[in-house]
Amino acid sequence: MGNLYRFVEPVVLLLLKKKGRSYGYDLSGELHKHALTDAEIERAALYRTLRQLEVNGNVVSEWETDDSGPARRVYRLTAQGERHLEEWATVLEHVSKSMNRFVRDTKNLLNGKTSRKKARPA
Amino acid sequence: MGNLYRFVEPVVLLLLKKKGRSYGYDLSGELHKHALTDAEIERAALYRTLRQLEVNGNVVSEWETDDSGPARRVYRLTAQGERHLEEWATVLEHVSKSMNRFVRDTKNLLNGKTSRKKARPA
DNA sequence: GGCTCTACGTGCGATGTGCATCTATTTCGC
DNA sequence: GCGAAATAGATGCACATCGCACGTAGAGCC
Repeated sequence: MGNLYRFVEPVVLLLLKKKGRSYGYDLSGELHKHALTDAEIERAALYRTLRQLEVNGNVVSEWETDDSGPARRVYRLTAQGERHLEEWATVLEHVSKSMNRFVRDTKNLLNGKTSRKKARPA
Repeated sequence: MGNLYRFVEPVVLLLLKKKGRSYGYDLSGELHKHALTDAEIERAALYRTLRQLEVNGNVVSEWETDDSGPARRVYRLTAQGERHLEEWATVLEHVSKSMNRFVRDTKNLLNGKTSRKKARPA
């Protein structure tokens, strides 16, 4: 898995795939809707993640000055970025299953269950 | 959630609950069976996590010199540690669901699906 | 002209991580 | 009986990461 980045990276990749193209300030308003934890995602973390994704060739950016307001650095996924998103999905699918197992095991232990399933008593 | 510790903390709590009492070197051999990611869990991280758990009152330890071999620092959960484990289960259940949603969304996007479900073509 | 909103960042101290290393005791091979 | 390996716990340090604060700048508003 390498680094966690508080799972900012995969969410950014997904959002970029979904929107086609976008920029930091815009993404920051939608990140929480797809976030994997309820921890707030810092703007600083977002900007740094985007730059890192570009350094690694997963996205490319260009300045957009046409519209109103300050210039925007607009990002879009590269082909490699799409593969990277797919890899994240594979990894997170695996982690999700592990977490489910953890939750099941924990609940069984804390409720003092044996291995058989049984309806909860009133 | 606070800190992630590469998810060492919750796994240690679960193992301690399961085994009743144990010590670092013993736990290190079983951690990978319950680990949430396939990243190797460093011994250093384990020892430091155990100490941190004790500082926060989630476990208590005592030296055991009776048996063969070098002295062992044997840990067991406190009542607070059990609650902490339960909290972890709640958090991870939530994260697991978020990850599942992420995986579903990603696969739909990458396969170019619309919203309807459909059997895979051969 | 000043205030607010949009937009992109950086600086820096605090914390966390990985790798290597250290100490000490016991057991095993021979 | 002696050295090697296993058991057991822990630290040192360089480096990465994180959160918070701060900095810069253009556009629109009144």
